[in-house]
Amino acid sequence: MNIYNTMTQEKEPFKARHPVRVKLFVCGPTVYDDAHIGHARTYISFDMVKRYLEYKGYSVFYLQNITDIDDKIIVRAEELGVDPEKLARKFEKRYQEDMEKLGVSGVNFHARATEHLDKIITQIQTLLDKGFAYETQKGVYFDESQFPEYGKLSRRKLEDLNVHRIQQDEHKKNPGDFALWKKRDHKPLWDSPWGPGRPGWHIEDTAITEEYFGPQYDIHGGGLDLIFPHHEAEIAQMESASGKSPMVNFWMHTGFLNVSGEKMSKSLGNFITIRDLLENYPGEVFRFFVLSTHYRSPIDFSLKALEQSTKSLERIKTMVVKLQKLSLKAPLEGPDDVMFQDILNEYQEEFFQHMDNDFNTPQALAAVFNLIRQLNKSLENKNPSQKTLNKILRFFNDFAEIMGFQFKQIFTTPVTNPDDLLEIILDIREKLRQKKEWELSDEIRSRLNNLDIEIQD
RNA sequence: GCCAAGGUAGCUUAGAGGCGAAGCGGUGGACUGCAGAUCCAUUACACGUGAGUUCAAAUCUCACCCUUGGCUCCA
Repeated sequence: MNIYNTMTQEKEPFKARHPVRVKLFVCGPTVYDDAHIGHARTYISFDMVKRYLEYKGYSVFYLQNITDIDDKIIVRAEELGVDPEKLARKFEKRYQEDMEKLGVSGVNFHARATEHLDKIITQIQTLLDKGFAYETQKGVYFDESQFPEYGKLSRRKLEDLNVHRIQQDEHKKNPGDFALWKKRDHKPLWDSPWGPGRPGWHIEDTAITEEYFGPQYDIHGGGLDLIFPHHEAEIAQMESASGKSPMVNFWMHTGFLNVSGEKMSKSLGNFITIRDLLENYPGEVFRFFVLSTHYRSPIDFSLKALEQSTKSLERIKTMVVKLQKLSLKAPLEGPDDVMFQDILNEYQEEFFQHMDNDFNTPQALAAVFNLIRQLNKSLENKNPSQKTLNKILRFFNDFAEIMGFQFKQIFTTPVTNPDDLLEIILDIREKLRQKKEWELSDEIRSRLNNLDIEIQD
């Protein structure tokens, strides 16, 4: 299995640090507002990655942070006149609900920044002790000049960095030095050896990953926009603190989601939250939409594209229902089995080849559609046995499991309301009786009788 | 300016030296009491432009055009 590594800009054979265990960390949301469909794209993608790694036999520990202390939260809380912690908890809960509806279930543990202050402080202290950080009257800063490899992920040189967009802080040694600890005199704040304040943005992730994974682990993921400066800062912090390199073996980044060709932003008025989306479309459809583009490519959101996804997904489900129905009454063995087995083998193999190639879900989906077409063609005049049908269904189950679709329930979902059904039957029987179709109306009565439903005319 | 991702059929997406690919859509058939599902054909001269390398280029090289994003808030 190959995975594209942002660090090397190449697909590399995936090898976990442990024979069967994989440690996966993905940057989580800042919970100051509802998550948008760009977040959904990223988290669906990594959910698929986790599912596929597990299918390949790995035991994956998928860890995600929740940024529940941050300027945006503080500002929003002040605007609304509410407690920042309550605000963060509220949007964290809404985030979890959104993820559930999208079928994103792979995260094993969510770590809140505010619950890891001890670890954050310890890590900052280590950086100070080793000379990678310094204290000013405003806070504690990472000293970029002590980490010459800064920029290795984003391929930037320190001297190229255009820093005049941010306000200069004359207390910092270099303009690019970033805050590890920000001193504050009003809430929310936490005690630290450098006085009360709160952690900088980048430090929570490395504190959390060190806590659960140690200084080195397998995969770190996030959106493309986090490469610089966030992930660059994480590398600088962790590799300096531990003296071990690399912090992670594989850096994976998801492409952006655009809306009708433009970046999604509040000012453009094309900002779509997951909740807005789910009012009109099932999570599964959005999931299909996301997975029909490669995770690293930009994806363009539009209602038309969602309609297409709805129909494409329908085609797959139709096939699964067809196979399930056939398998109920198929013979145990048959002469056409070899042929169906060959079809299955061919496209199944193709499917996994594409998944092994840096999670190429669009190509893997194409293999599934090819399988469907071949099966439909063959089913016109050939009959597979139950055994073969079940093998095919098993593949579709694996497929659903990897992609996070819910095909299994197609047959087990109970009919909405039996009384409604009965009413339809009785209405039709009444019409038959009016037409004096006694034979059919009697058949309905007797068959309902067999089900212990008695009709009294 | 620097960094990055792109431009592939009507639309949405894969591919990355040699079989013109998947879905959706359009058109015409087959099947069908009607509808749906499905199948076949077609849409089809698919690869931004111009050169170059090669027996062979959508794919490699160079130049250029266009789109989007990032450059210390960002999934």
